Amino acid sequence: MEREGDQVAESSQREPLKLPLPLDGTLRIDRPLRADAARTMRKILEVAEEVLSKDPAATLEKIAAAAGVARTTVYRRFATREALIDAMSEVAMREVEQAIDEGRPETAPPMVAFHQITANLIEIKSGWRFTMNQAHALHGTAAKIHGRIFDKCMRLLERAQASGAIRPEVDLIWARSAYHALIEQAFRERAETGGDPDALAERLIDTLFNGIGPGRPS
Amino acid sequence: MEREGDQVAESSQREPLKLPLPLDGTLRIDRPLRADAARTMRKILEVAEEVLSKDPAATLEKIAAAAGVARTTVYRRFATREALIDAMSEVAMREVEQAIDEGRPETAPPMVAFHQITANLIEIKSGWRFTMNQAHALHGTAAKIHGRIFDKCMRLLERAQASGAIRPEVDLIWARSAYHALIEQAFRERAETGGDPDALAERLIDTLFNGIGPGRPS
DNA sequence: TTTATATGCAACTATGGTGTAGCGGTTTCG
DNA sequence: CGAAACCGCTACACCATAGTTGCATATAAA
Repeated sequence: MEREGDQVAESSQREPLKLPLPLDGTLRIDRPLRADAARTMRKILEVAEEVLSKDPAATLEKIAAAAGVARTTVYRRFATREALIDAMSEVAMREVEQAIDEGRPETAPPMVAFHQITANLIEIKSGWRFTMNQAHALHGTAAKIHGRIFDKCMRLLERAQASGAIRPEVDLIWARSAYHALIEQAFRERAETGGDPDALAERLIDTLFNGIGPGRPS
Repeated sequence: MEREGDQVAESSQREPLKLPLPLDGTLRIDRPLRADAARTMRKILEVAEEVLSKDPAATLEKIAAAAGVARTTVYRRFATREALIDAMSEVAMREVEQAIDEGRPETAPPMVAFHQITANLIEIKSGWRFTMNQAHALHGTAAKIHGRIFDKCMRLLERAQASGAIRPEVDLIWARSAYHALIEQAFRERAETGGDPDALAERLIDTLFNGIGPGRPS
């Protein structure tokens, strides 16, 4: 089993998923995975995020190669391409939700939570770009988590508005969209040029809340 | 030649392209097109933007159907799928450049130009989303126009900063990215829910320049 | 009306990606 | 160590899409 494809760079400090997951889709796990198998499955999911976020139409061949694995091995765990994508989306959504929860959006001061969450989101692997852009096509658990994420985001925005951190007349739906768009952009930038998540988060929050203009007459 | 597929809604008030274009790619135009042929070609390009921005992997069959045209007719004008996409990108870039130029970015007061350009961009058909997202893969003329667009955008931002409309410490590259991300978002919203371009532009500019927060101590 | 150009349609080839199956060697784990 | 699980590899069937060709019909233009 020695093989040395064009693997994607190793990762990751956030230590995301502990397989076996309670994944319910059309996965091919009869019973507990052996250690090496679990490792391989993790790697595939991880790499799929990365590859698909760069090229949403990437073939399984490419994904497998990037994971340093034979194409048929992918099929050994995931019945179809769609099953892989579903599983991957679920993992990505889990990571995003965790990044949000760790920012204590319900209890911490809104702006503190915003900083923390933004930095967390920028830090996690860029994979969720693919998932998020397909938000409309999420199935099963991933869709549910996505719904929760949306709600949590809205509640945080409401808290911020109630505390005066967001002007009363601002449409929170739009605010959320704008936030999402800016995060996306920060991602792209980090993917290309690297950079410190905290610094990027700082700048993003500053832009979103204070704008790039000289300030309004209040 | 009567045919009634699932055409895309008719358009458009901006009256964009006047074929025959000085397109230089691998198009299949020997000599001047007949009136109906030019019409068909316009329609195909127009519809391709729309369809591909929703589904970047859409087949030529889908595009042709949306244009109310047989698949083979597409091949009659464009040698390959790629040739169609290139031509489409070129058209989209032309439209965007025109939308910018009409805002007089070099001469009008910066904020006036910003409003005008933003409204113009939101108003034009949503097709350029596909093209802009593939900016890295632009060939030939489209790439050149894209470069010009980038430059014009940066110059406008510099003028705005020089005039005090943008704080001196703001990184203009980031400002440009943020602007782009917000435009993208405004597009999506308009595509889904409709809405007045001017109002959307107003809100976008307000968010970008003043933020959603209560204002900073200046 | 006449001619050249366009279009729809059907039929075809070629290619590439998806998904399956089995064999032989390798790794985990009891 | 030994059984079971895992993985790489080869070979295959299948299907969707790209791209081509020829012909009959329809339309623009002179």
